[in-house]
Amino acid sequence: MPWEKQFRTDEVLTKAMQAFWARGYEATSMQDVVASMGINRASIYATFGDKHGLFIKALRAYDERHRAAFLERLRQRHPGKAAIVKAFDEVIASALDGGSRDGCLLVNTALELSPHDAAIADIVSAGLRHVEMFFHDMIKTGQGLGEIPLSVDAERTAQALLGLFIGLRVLTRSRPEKALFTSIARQAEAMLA
Amino acid sequence: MPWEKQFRTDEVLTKAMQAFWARGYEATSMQDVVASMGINRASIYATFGDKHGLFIKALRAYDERHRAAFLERLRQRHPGKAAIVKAFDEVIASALDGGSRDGCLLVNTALELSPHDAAIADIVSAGLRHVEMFFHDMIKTGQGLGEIPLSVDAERTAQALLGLFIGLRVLTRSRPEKALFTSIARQAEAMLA
DNA sequence: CGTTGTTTGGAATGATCGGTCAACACCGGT
DNA sequence: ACCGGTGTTGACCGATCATTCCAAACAACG
Repeated sequence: MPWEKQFRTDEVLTKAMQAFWARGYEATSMQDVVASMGINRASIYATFGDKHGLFIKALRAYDERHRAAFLERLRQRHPGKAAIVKAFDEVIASALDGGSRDGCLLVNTALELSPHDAAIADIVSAGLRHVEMFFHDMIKTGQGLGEIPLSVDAERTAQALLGLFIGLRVLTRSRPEKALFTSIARQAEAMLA
Repeated sequence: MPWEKQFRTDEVLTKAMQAFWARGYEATSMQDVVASMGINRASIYATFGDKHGLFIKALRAYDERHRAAFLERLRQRHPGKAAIVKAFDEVIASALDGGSRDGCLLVNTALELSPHDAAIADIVSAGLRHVEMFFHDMIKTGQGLGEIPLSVDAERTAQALLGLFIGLRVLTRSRPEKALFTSIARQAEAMLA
């Protein structure tokens, strides 16, 4: 076994993910990716395959390290109603504070590539379904704790919350206005009463 | 003044709009646009300027002919609560019937280009604001007609409806499931009671 | 019927696209 | 010390990108 890799695979994959996250798949050239990742062009192809393969790996990495980690943290720290409210509040806070206008890579990709690429559509669809399941579980948990009335339909409300959450993600990228975000967050909370 | 144009400007612009609508700005090459519009390459540049200029004109055309026309029709035929409900229902119906997965060009563009292109962001932002104003006006109208309780906050609810509406548009492109759409439409209606 | 100004097709522009290659650098085993 | 194989490298590929140019085709006017 001669010689190991000179770079950390997950580290450079994160760089690629950030590049795609900021600009989208089509608008990000391999030249951009090479510059972002900081390793040689051919090393990228050797390690991750072509652009499409690299994007899929980057998308999976986002799904694990951002979407899944984000939801899991909320699930453990504030199980029940607060997890849902916090989900909206934290997205809003990061959009207003840092001014990061990248939104959510899953949502961005849903619009750009899902209709034309089945493999990517599967990853996006599964990611969004996990968000929906998160809302569903937290509603059920909240009902068990007595925070959320039993009259709330967990399935339907989770689906509506998903719609509202995605809408919020789009607006953080196109109309970053605090009043807009506040109205959406309040509506999300109102759905749980 | 010898010779008039051989093509109808607004007619070929519609073709360009449809091309961008289906695939997005970056993924649509000028080659694709030339094929879609059916006129000569040089005529496109002479009439509409470069790709960016053409896209802006196509986006404006969408805003007038689809977004504005759609809302105006609803406003006149079903003023009040029904206009809002119909807005959601018609989007859902067209997504399920024709199976058109193009969504809304304004929303698609909001994600793809708004963060990186100020001129385009302005058009998108204005279009979305008109949708919000439509919801706002129809809530007020519905309250005047006694269809919607006065306890509903017109401004905040209009903003939340915008978020939900955008979420619906994203989901029609990435997870076209009837149950999802129904939950969102019901939630929209519930916000008005 | 020729002049005039526009549209047209097609070819050609340089730049950039995604992707590949042979040569070199490096290490563990012998 | 040397070899087998892997990682790295920068140069390089044809294809496609947006855009421009040119000469032929054309319709209205004098």
